[in-house]
Amino acid sequence: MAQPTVEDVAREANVSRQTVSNVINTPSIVKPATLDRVQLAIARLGYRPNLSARRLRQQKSSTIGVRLDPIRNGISGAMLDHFVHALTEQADARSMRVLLFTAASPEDEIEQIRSLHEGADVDAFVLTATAHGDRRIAWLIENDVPFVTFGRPWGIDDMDDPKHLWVDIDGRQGIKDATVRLIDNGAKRVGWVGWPRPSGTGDDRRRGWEEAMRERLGASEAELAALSVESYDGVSEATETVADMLRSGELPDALVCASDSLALGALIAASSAGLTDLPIIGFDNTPVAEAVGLSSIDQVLNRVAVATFELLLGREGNSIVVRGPDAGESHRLIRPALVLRTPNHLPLYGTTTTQRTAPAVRNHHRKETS
Amino acid sequence: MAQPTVEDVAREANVSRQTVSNVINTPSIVKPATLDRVQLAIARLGYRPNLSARRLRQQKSSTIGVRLDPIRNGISGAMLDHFVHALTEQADARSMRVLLFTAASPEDEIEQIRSLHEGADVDAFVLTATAHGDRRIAWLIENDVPFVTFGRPWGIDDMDDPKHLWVDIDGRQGIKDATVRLIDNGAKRVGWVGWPRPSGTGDDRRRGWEEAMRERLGASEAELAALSVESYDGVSEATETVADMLRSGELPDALVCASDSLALGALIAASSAGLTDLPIIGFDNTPVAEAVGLSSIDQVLNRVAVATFELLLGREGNSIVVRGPDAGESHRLIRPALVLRTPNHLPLYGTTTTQRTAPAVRNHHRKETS
DNA sequence: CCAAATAATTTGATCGATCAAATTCTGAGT
DNA sequence: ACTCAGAATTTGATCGATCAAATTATTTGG
Repeated sequence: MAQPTVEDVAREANVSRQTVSNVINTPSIVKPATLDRVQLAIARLGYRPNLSARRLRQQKSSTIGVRLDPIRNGISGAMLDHFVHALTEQADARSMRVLLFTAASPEDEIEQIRSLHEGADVDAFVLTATAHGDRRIAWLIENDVPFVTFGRPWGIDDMDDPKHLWVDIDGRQGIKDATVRLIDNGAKRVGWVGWPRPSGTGDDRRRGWEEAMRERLGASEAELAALSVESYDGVSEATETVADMLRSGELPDALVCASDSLALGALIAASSAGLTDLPIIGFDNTPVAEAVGLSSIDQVLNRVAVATFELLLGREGNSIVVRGPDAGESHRLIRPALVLRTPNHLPLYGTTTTQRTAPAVRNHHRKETS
Repeated sequence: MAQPTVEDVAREANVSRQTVSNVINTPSIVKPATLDRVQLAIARLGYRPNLSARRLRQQKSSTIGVRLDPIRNGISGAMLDHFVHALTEQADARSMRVLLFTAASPEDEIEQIRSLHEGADVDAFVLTATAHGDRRIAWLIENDVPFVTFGRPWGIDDMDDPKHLWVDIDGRQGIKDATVRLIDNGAKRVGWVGWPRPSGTGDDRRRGWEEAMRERLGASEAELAALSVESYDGVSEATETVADMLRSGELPDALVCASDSLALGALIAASSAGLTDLPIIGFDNTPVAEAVGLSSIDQVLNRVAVATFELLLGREGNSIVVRGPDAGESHRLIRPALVLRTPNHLPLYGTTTTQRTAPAVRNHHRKETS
């Protein structure tokens, strides 16, 4: 069962094969009667372009390469799944697609990138988990390969580099918004649970908390120091750190956390200390946050994906090309959204008022019999 | 900067272009001296095959299509991320690759499948979240498109259909293993927390619990009924259901749960009831299970991915083709692995003995400054 | 009506790799 | 030295779509 080609359609519609191509790609230059005739033949034959042929002829693959990070990254790991999904949707809307690859090391990743690029299989890459001095980025820039990173480089010399396109979540603004909300709701001692410094992202988010506390409560440096703790990004680590904080007597009346892992740890520690009504806000809006009723800051990954494509495609918006130094916008900060959940979703606090929700209709490996 | 072609290599090595192709694809038919000369030219020029050209000529894409499910599926959602990663690794090992697509509905999914198949962009599909009477599968079989499902169809008429290839986790065996382990560790009243019946997967897993209880403890039907509860797959739902169970006086001395969501809910209920040492085992080995120290049954998704490719490639193992009715193995059950975690990882229980673990080195959007 | 300009369509060629048949080379046997 | 068979290499062609130039058809203005 071979697929029909442009030649088959041309024969059926009694036109040239190039007219078939014109009907599909530049229909405005085709006479209406001819257009109708060809479209009818396309429908009758069920014709679809062979995409490998198109890619070969057009010298572009319309494909974005994304590495699927193998590291099970605690409860935040699902975020990449969500981001990849958003990218895939946005690619589809632009007649493009996402190709996944894996790599065992940074060197392997560069090799995979080279292979995909030189095999004409990928036009551009979207990178995550970036770092200052990242070798991948140096290679991509040196070899004129289009790319966007999700995340800022945080170095003095590379944040404004127009060759390094990046999209990031404005964590400072998101945490500031959350802190302001808690203060507007009556909190007077909002605590901060963050990662050990220095951390580009972590410190940026902490700045949001500091700004809100200073602007809204006139908090002093000493007060800020007393209300903040640092923990590695694990639930048990955060539980221990926040438990220490709560035992120390410097009781916060709300907590803002740099991640949902920290927030879950804080929730467990607060519950164990009997502080069952302590408002806690995390960051990432992971499935766990949703499952246990944690308020959290959502990364609005769909908007990140849109911005990623807008940067990649540049002003003209129709094709991926290497960006010149003055080719327009290179960086985009996205303001995240605060998702509030009500305390009566928190059975940890001993409440018994839960509504029965709809059954989970799907699990990727579960089936329902009809 | 155009990439070198076979013609360039041929000119450099003073051979024909077909000899260049032979060196790459069937090196055993090339004379050693010629082989060396061509390989040297390939290396000097940095030549790589153009994969669109290869696909067009070979009439195969070497690509597997996978739909990325958009539904945030509670704490189990990260499993698809992990499965896609395993598939991508196995594809890479076979010089194949995984192409993602999204779809807004089952009808849209069939249309995307059709488009990818007819555009010669995907040779075969891997489907998840399957159901008896699934329209996707009917379409794929009718149109002779190769596919494998991760999950059994569970219908009387389709479980053994050789045209419907499937790989699944042996949930019955996994739960049986977990229950046996708890019994061997001294439990006499192992409780079951499962999903409402009927559910193909859920009932299969429950059977494992029943068998272990009967064979090892001689449990009666009445005892089994008294020790089992059903809950929708959500943390708060499970918490409520297990709390009721624990209040009813039929105290289990251990719990086996159909999923990690149910297990987390059970953990919260047990903690609230002061049963801080109640052994609980979940299913899926999600990041949450790991984060809070839950024992869980791991789906060994890498082995699922291997099996998926073995079924797709069939006995010859070199190319994807539609399977004939007697073309060999069509189904594969994979025995999952029990992952035990020690109770001292559970700060929920008020223990204070936690080791400080290594810092979380990566989050997909976090950067480290050097 | 004719000529020029524009619109519409067609023809020639290309993209880069591999299939398949033809040709050349090499070694062994007589 | 010659012949034959098998190995090695080359040549002709193909895959299916689109680029780009050439040709044809149509419209407009004098």
